[in-house]
Amino acid sequence: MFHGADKAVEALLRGQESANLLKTVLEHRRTSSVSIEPLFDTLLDSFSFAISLFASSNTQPHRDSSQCKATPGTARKSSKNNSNEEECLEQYSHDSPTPLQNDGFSWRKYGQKKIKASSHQRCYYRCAYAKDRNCNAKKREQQIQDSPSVYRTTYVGKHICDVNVFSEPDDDIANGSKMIRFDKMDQAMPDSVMPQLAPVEKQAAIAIEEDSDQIMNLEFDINEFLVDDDQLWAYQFPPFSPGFLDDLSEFDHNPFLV
DNA sequence: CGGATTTGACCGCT
DNA sequence: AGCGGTCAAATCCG
Repeated sequence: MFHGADKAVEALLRGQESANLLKTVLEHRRTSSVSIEPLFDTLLDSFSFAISLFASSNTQPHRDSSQCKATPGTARKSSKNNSNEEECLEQYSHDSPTPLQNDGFSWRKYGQKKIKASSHQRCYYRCAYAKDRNCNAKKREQQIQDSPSVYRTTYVGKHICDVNVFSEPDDDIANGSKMIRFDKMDQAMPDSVMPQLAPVEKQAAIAIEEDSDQIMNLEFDINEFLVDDDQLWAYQFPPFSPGFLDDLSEFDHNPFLV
């Protein structure tokens, strides 16, 4: 298994969970006001994230053949030609029907350009911690096809900030606990996929329904904001949008109360 | 007001 | 010369 395989599996499970929910929602569509879009989003994001993890493993299915040549287009790279290591930047691409919103990293856009071969613009992103942590990971995102839309995300370089981003010694963490920086997470994860940030009152309302394990998994205490690095990713694919479970109560058979 | 995004200019490569 | 990638000033936004 490659690094992150467990996360990929869990993302796929999350996608499966969303698919099942989607089925339930569609079956009750006449009587339900539940929005299916968040479920689609979660489903797509889960699969996209899992695929991206697989793609970044050693057996990268979409890995560009150009991965070990000098990276094209690195204009001001005179200082980058010093090592073969940097010429052999990790590079792989991933196609998805929607822009990959939650790939587990925080990105900062630094450019956008019209590409001759395409009618769509290409967006350039670098790791949000590029300066702070000397991370050289970048990605390019471009719509390569219309109807159905296909977005190609090309990752270049490796994150050196992914695992240690919250546990660097210079972080304001001196007591052994690890803190999620929600200011950064918010920008990487839209509200639509961050139901765990719903008000505590709402979470309590969810938990009060039942004491089943699944429900309890949706409940969180403020202390759960202090998580291990490996737990952090789990916050990227929350099951549902805020209020979704409330709406589900319309169903005679709530899939979460089995 | 500080951080993020936009966008035109610039640069190196082919 | 044309292209793609990056820079950086301007602008936006919370």
